[in-house]
Amino acid sequence: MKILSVFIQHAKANLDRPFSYYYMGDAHVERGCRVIVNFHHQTIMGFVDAVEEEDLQPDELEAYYGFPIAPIESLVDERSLLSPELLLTAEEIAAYYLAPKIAVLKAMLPASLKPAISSLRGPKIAYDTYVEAVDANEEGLTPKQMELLRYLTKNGAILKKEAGSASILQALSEKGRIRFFKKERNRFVIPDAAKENQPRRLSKEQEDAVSAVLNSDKDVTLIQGVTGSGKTEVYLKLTEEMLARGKKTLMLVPEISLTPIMVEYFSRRFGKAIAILHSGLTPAEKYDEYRRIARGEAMIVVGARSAVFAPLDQIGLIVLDEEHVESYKQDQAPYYHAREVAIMRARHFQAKVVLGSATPSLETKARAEKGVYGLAKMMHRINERALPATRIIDMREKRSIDRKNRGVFTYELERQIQARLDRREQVILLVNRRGYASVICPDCGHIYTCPSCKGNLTYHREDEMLKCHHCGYVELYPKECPECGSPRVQRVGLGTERVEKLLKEIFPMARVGRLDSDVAKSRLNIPKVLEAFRQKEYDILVGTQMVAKGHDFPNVTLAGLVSADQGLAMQSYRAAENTFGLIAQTVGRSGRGQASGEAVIQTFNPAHYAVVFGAKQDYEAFYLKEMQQRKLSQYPPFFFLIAAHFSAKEEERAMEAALEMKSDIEEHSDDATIAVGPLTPYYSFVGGMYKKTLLLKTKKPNDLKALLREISHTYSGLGGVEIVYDVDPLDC
DNA sequence: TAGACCCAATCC
DNA sequence: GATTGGGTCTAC
Repeated sequence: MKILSVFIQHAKANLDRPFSYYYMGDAHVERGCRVIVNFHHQTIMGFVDAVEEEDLQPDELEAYYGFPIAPIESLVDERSLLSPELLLTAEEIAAYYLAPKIAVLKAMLPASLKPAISSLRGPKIAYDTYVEAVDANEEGLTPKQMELLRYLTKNGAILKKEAGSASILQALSEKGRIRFFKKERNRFVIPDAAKENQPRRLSKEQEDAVSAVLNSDKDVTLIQGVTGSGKTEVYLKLTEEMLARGKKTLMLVPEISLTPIMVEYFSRRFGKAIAILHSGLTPAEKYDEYRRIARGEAMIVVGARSAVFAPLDQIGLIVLDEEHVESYKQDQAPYYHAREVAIMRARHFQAKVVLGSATPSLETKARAEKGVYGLAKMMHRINERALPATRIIDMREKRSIDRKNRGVFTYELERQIQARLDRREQVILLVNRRGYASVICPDCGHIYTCPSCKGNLTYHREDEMLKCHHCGYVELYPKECPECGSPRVQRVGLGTERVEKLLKEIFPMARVGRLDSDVAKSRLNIPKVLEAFRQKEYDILVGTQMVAKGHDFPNVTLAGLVSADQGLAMQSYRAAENTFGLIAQTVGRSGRGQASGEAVIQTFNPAHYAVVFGAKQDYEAFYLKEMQQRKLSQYPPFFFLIAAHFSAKEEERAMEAALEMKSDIEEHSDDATIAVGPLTPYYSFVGGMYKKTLLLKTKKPNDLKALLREISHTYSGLGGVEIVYDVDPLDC
């Protein structure tokens, strides 16, 4: 018999260990197969982690192992779902991110292959039935039958449904002249793109970047290239180089909306050997693409975050474009970051990782500066066009604000938009929709922050209080500004819809388009809106960061950021970094065509370094300043973060467990780790469970993880407290 | 004192 | 995640 070590489908910390089952049959089973098992009186899916041959009978098992062992109910897969390399990657992710192994596997696999009983109800492989000739002998055939047989003999296999009359097919089949066979059908087809005849000549800078990647002794290279410097061409050249070596390329983009354009670049250059993998595909399409890649039919895979798990072998290159974008981080367990997974996988293949960005994340930039990563800079725009002239508009100047529009637009921005409308040029307006209703003083720009942890305070309507989601601090809604004594307090929080509505009021003749995550709920809308804007069906496009990335609109001569403060007011250690990035992106959208561009940044904080350096596109200055801040406040890249999320039915239970962990850590980690909290998260009561978070800052992440692995079961066992870890969180 | 209800321990 | 079984509460 075979003894199988099986991980159970439930992704919970206390079930994150193998359970043993036996299998008496003759069929092949290996690590990586799914099996159906009875686990605690229920039929569920399991994932085989190990197989061992034992010369035992079922009735001997209990005596031998010390606990009873049940047989599996049935086998699901004949072969491992994952390559040894991906199985290893799963192990590494589970270890690095302190995540249940089954959670990692679920994140890696498409719906139909996930280790969950529901996967059996996922899309099935689709087949087409074909017909082909097997015997050209025409004896005893009617003329009609003869006609079809001759056609098939000459042309080879065709689709059965295109072969005409069913009775003729039936007759020919019965006489043994033709046969039917099934072939898998791909439900996803990449749109055709005209093939480029010859690759473009690279600029000196592009050449240098290519050779920096190829000739570096480092596995990872940061390509820090200003917008318009031609990074994509570098990715293409590197891919070409890898293809020449028989190696495959994994090309990651931060958002689904950016895949079509990237796919177009790649298919123009390399033709058909491309697959797409992202959550915008239907489950069936995704399943087909996944298997197509696994069969080795794709040399290049383009996709968003989850595409980092593409079942590619022979990987030579993994590219993360716009490396700094937060969507590369998964926002639920196993909370992985595609960059770290890419680096793990590249190591398995001795492949190169390229991180591309105009404004790299501080972590990446710091590693490049330290020489952990290679660094290639591309400082010139390909068309040598100067960066747009950028204006910071101070919204504290009351007379500059158009009060009719509730203070959303300044006269300056209105004037600039009007000028573009008059000249039939286009405008992009960015609204940072992810900001919450935070509170600032409209007279001096003071942002209300928490006195104990420096987090930004959030206005709560139900009890008219300002609260810190970080540490639970509360204060009364202020009557006057503590900085300048102004009696006015302003709640900041405007979404794209509101801006769109106001624009239509101010410029009744303008055609206004909107693109944000609501519009993008239907994925088809994204290319639709972008294409309509490109075709000048809109004069103004309002949107979130989504419109700020990667797209090239030659007719846009004005880019505006409606409020830079929303980003700054975000309660996150990355608030300044995100704001800087958003401003830099905004400025980069303007003036990409013939006419030169301008950019307008509206803000209550015109002197904030993120705003000043963002408007100047001075990344290096921002980097130095922000590094100082991070060092002072003990955040990455100087400290590693792990957020321990506690949840329990009673608030005190979660609190107690968090406090207990805090004291244990302070006791055991000889000052290498600082525990902040317990904090009350923004959503502090979800699904009947109270949430608390302990933020751990450490210099020795591996020691801390080892400690957490050792001690965390002691709290979760106690009183039904559940702990989930977010390693390297972005939002603390 | 049977049945309802709750909770947490356990799962191979 | 879901079942089980032991404990307690409750109504007759």
